[in-house]
Amino acid sequence: MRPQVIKDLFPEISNDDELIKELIEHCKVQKFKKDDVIIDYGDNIEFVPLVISGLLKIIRQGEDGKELLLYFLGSGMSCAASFSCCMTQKRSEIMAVCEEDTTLLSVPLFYANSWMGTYDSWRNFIINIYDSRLFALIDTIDRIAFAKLDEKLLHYLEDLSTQKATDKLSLSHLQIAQDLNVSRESISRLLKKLESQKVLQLGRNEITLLPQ
DNA sequence: ACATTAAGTGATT
DNA sequence: AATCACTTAATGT
Repeated sequence: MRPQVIKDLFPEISNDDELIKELIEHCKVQKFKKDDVIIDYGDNIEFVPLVISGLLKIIRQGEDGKELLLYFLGSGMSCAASFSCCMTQKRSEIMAVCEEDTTLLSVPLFYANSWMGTYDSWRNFIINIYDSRLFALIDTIDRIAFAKLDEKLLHYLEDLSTQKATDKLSLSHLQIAQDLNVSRESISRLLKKLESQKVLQLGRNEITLLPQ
């Protein structure tokens, strides 16, 4: 891992050469494939993942097996929930799944913790991560509580498209339905409607967002 | 060719 | 909007 890669992705700590040296020295680069489960429900977290490239999906799962999308984690981001787990020694309340092939920089719990005291830049970085994730969470709560399904669906697709940086999304209607916690049929019907409105184009396992 | 999975649809609640 | 039942279409083996 080259220092410059870290500097580019995490501007908050880019001036702290000392910290970056430590990051490279003590942290592991890990590569994952699409659909790999990085953190499972109930796991003990022993590292904090910094996303170098790719995309993670953070999901909350209910007892009945239903899942709910909390937010996406793109490159330059990190999972606030994993910090919580580290700090409080609790088991994971969430699940992290690779939405595409993903590279992580894994910060061992010990260092993530002790750097909070030794590096201002690290502490600020963590606080920023918390802030951004909390904001993302409030945003999704708003949508779950107040938005109509068609708005949720559109936002979901647009969000995913921005995060992945493509207009061509490879996913099934079932996937979307599970992320949004609704039935597959309603998604299919809504997508059909959006297609006729020329908002998008449907294919098998593929949705293409059309420029408006 | 057959099985499996994805998607479309109408009816019912 | 959910569930069900069923059809059609695409894909995998």
